[in-house]
Amino acid sequence: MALSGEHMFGYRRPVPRAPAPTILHADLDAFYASVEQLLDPGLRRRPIAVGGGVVLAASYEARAFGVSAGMSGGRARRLCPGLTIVPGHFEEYQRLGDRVIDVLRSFTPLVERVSIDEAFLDVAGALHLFGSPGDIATAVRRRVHGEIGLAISVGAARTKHLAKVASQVAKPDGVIVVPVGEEAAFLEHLPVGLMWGVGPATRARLAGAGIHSIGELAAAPGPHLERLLGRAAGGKLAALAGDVDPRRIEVGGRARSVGAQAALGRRFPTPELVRTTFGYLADRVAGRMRAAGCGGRTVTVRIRFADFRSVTRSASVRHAVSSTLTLAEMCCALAGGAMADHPGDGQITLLAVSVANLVPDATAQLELPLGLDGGHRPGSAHRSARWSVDRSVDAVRARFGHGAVGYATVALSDDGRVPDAFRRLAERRLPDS
DNA sequence: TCTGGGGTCCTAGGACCC
DNA sequence: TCTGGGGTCCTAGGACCC
Repeated sequence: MALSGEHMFGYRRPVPRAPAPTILHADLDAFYASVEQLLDPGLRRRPIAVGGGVVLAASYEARAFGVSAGMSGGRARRLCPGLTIVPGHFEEYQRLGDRVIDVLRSFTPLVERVSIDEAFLDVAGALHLFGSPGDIATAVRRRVHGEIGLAISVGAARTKHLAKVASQVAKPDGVIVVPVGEEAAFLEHLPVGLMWGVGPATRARLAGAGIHSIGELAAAPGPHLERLLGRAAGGKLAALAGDVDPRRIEVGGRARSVGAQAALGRRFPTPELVRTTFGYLADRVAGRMRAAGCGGRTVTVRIRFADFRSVTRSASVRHAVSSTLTLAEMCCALAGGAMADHPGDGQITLLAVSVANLVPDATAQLELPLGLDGGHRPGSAHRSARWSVDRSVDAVRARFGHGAVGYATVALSDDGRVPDAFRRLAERRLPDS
């Protein structure tokens, strides 16, 4: 190791480094649609959507017609008669998204992946190698474009929140650096909806108070804001304004809950429908937990009714659950109670289950039975029978693929359903055991 | 024109404990 | 008997994110 003069004198001179906007937010543009245009040159510069019954993503050309994610395919076609709808190459999205993240990691190990197509980076330690944050942002964009063929927008600022706002403003295919000290000027005339955490409901509330821009929001008195946005709002504003952001880059984050849901169209919740649907959902969720060697202590079901209201019911148990059958039974019991509390026209449109309080523990597979139905507690023979069934199913799947065995999904209408590959894209990694 | 799927976090009230 | 405060966990709902 070479000794510098500083080390020889036994102290390290403090480095008076000016604060730099070293947090980057990199966000691929119209990711799914761009991948399709990359794979099939015939789709380039044309309005396309990925999906089927429902639009999962739209190219910028399609967005110009008002097509957006979440919209039904029929409506999208009416808005944009020339629209091409493609089913989607979900495995390619995962593969290309991973390659982009690899490019980011070549600049710094401090990469926090937020989703399939976006990530935060802290490049404070990379400046001496690659230049200024702006240089790095530009290099990222050039490499992702050159090596993978996708457009990516990058924002650089002093905090995660502000970097994210910057990348959104930079879209499509751009870069924005917000110099330290110029945060307020950058934000002043931007709409409040660009703030992280300000969605339709909050935006409407703020508009009612005459607040439309972030500048107007910043100028509003604190107590007034707290009434409008809740107590957490102050911290958000401070982070946005470029003050110290408590949220650091988190590498390798793990999910705190696991869930699955199924849209049903409008259906009457017959015991058969409820049982088969929760069988399918519990199978997905419990299978993921067992694969990760964890279980969960809190089970929540959600039911959405035809009028779009929804109710949730949850229950916590002492011993974590990871058996498909046990989870399915809990779901049915909770859902039964929820529906009894909510008489309406009776039709439902969605069932969902989520498991939280995850316990990374292989013995979670030996969870105790629940007894939601009044203390019925089968003995250990039942328990081990369930464990054996799960083990067998997991083993068959490991050898022959997920579709080889398991719950039929006949209850779910085929046309509205999205492919399992799409579901997998959105899944966060569970805690390792 | 009613809307796919997987997540996170906040709030508020209540139970319970010390 | 009534008074007080703090902490933790649970539940339900809501808003928001990609």
